[in-house]
This record gives sequence, structure tokens and C-alpha cells, in this order.
Amino acid sequence: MRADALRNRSAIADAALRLAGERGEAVSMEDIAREAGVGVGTLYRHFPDRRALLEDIAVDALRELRDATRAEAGRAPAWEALLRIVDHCVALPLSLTKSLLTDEPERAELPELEVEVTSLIAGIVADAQREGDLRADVPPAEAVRVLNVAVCRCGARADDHLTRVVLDGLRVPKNRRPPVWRGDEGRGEGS
Amino acid sequence: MRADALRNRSAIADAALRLAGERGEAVSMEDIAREAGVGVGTLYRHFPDRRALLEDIAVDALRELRDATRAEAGRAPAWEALLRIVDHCVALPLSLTKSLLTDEPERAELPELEVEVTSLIAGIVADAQREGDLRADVPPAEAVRVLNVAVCRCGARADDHLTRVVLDGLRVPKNRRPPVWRGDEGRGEGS
DNA sequence: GCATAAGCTGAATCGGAAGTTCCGGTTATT
DNA sequence: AATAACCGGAACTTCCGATTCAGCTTATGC
Repeated sequence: MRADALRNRSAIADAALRLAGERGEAVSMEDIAREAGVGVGTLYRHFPDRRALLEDIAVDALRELRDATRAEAGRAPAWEALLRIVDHCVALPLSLTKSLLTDEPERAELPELEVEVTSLIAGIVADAQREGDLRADVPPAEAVRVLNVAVCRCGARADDHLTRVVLDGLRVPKNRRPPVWRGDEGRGEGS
Repeated sequence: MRADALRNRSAIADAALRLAGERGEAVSMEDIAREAGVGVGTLYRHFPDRRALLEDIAVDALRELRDATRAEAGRAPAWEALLRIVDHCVALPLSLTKSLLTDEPERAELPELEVEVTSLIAGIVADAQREGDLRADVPPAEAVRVLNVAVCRCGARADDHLTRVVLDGLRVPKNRRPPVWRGDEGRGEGS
């Protein structure tokens, strides 16, 4: 395979991942092409069709997340592990995966990976609860849902202020760091 | 106006609000019609076009939210007021409003209402912080964003467990109720 | 009960957006 | 320099959903 073709392929994958991450599965081939800095035709040189392209990047991303999660499983404190996983998740369009899963994907790995990752994370959540860092009144599955919301919908990092707040909701009070912010600027935006 | 026409109009508005709430602005006229139990043609008897229909219901919903918010502003404890507002928000497709706002809406009230509601809520948030119920290290605008995420993206109520967790992230620790849940069922679902 | 204006339905129409193809031009590689 | 891979992007094809409209139904007033 020619060097430039290789470069393009990964540019396409990157672009697709980025766009799918922020706009969901509804990314047009043209948008991906533009973002990757190539022509549409090039997408079809590397992937048979749109769905294949999307599933391909979803599989790659999920594999990566699974590996990262496996590496974190068992490490203590579990809470810290969870934070690192959240960072990993940012790059992954879970929402994309979700919608791909709903219309029976071509790739059987997709649902398998999804299940595995979910249960790995739920396990870590349970550990964090056992260790007393995560509030115990939230079932692991629900905690995972909260994480999902925090990550997917806000597109945030573990060190982002907003995500931090959401994560703090999951935490037991004693471990919270003390408030630092003061003042009342910023009334606009949001809703 | 004939009685059945009136009935249909409100059925349409309800249906549109419901669907827009769960699927965002991308609701087809046909879906709305089906949900309302009428033919597509009927939509066009009541509204000139799709955009007008959407803006109409958005304005109605925002007006309602504004009134509810005004009524809550100033009431203490502000934290409780916030919870009641969250409940009101559930019915409102804020995401819809958002996207309508991005392509210069026909109705000038839309952006006006949005600004007013946002600043009202930010004010209540500031009150709650002053009263010591809401953590002070989160700027009001950001707190509003968190509320938005909790409400819009989860479609949850203030008494829903998940929303509760997110809201707790905004709260100062001392006011938290003690954990109650125990066990570790539920490992699947989510991600 | 009837006349009739107001309403309603849903198939047909129309337009546009997005996926896919393909051919002339470009470029890495030997 | 020769050539097999590649690339770009205009053109074509599909498909989906907004909108229209001709024919039928039903409140409403008498």
C-alpha cells in the first residue's frame, strides 16, 4: 500500500471519529471527506460504503476502550481508574456505537465489545463503591449511565469542570475537594 | 372554530412537543401526524409549515417555563425552587429550542424568552449558592448547563434516581441525604 | 333532518440532501 | 521515465420527507 494512501486512510478514520463523536451517527460522507482533507471518492477507495466505514471506526474505538478498561480493572483506587477511563471515553463516539447497534450491525464484534466494556466498567464501579469512594446508593448500571451522559453528551474530560461536577454527584461526600470558586459572573448562555 | 378542529390542534401540539422532546428537532410531519392521530393534511390546516409548527410549540413551552420560573424566583429555599423548575423543564424540548434558535427564527420571542429564562434560572442558582445549598465553586451559567444536561439528555424528573445523582453533584455535601441502596445487581445496559 | 361550510384524509407531487460511481488527472515507486 | 496506485470532485441515483389537493366526512345552525 502506498504511503500516501496509508496516511489518507488514517486521516479519514480520525476525521470520522471526531465528527461522529460530536454529531452522532448522522455524519455525511462529504463532511468526513472535507474534515479529512480528501475527496469523497477516496473514502470509497478505503471503505465499501458508509456503514462499513462507521462500523470500522466504531470497532477500532471500542477495542481500544476495552483494552484500556481491562488495564484499569483491578487497579486501586478504583475511583482513579474510573477517572482515567472517562478520559479514554471522550475519544469514543459511544452514541455512534449505540445507533449502529440498533440496526443489526454487519460486524458481530460490535455488540460483543459493547457488552464486555459495559460489564468491565460496572465491575470497576462496584469496586469503587466497595472502597468507599463512590456512593453506594447508586446501582453500578446506573452509575455507568451517569458516566455515559457526562462523557457523551458533554464531550468533556475528567478534568473539565462540568464533568467534574457530575462525577462528584457519584462520589461520597467525604472525598470531595473543598469549593474554590466565588463570584457571580456568567448569567447568559446555557439553559 | 369547530370543536373537533380545536381538539385536533391541541392534539397536534401535544404530539409535536412529546416527539420533539425525545427526538430533537428532526421530527417529520408524518410522525407528528401519526402520533396525534390525524392525517398530515391536518397539520397544514393549522400551521403554515413545519417551521411555524415547531416554533409555535417552542414559544408556548418557553412561555410556560418562563412563567413557572418567575413564580419560583425569590422563593426560599432556592434549592427546592430549582428542583421544581427541573420538573417543569422535562416537558420542554430545550434541545428543540436550541436548534430553532440557531437558524434565525421567524418569531423574535424565541431568543428573547430563552435569554429571560436562562437569566432567571441563573439568578435562582446564585440564590441557592448564597443560601449554602448549592456548591459555590460552580458558576451559575455552568450549573445551568449541568441542569440542562440532566434534564434534556436524560429526560428525567427531579425525583428520578439518575437526575438526583447529577443534582447532588451540584449540592454542598452537608445537605446530602445518606446512602440507602446496597447490593450489586445490574451490570448490563448502559455503557 | 338537512344544507353547507369547515374539516379531514392520504396518495401524489416535488425538491433537495446525501450516498455512490467513475473518468480524467496526479503521484509514489522502481 | 514508466506505470500502477491513487486522488478529486462533478454527475448520477436514491431516498426521504415537506407540501399540496381533490374527494370525502362531519359539526353546526336552522
